[in-house]
Amino acid sequence: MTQKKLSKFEIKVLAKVKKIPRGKIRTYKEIAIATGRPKAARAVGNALNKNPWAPKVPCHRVVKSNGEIGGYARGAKKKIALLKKEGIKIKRSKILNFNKYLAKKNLKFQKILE
DNA sequence: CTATTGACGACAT
DNA sequence: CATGTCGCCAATA
Repeated sequence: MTQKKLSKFEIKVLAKVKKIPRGKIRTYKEIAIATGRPKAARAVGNALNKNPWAPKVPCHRVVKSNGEIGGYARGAKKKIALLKKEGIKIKRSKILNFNKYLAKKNLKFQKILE
């Protein structure tokens, strides 16, 4: 299936993810908010799963909002390995100091992360 | 158009 | 803290 054009939504998502600097992470939710659909975290993950520009986008830097790693097209283990390699500390599939990586804005449920 | 699905989120128990 | 349930969104069949 030659898909030359991507949906507007996918373009946005991939663009955001592509900008994530090395050693930093973002949540699906944050990306969803950045794309203008705060509740479309699922759709964000969906877009990344298709992963049109595979190596161009650091998809492994996108994680769940509860501190878990989430999924990865090539296996969650691979994702964890990559993150650790970038200096992210992970314990039992959970990100340590996860709170620290979050944008301090719009986190009303930050208490669950303490 | 409807139904199904999926790298998710939030809340209840 | 673990599990279950519902909700939300976009892509695909």
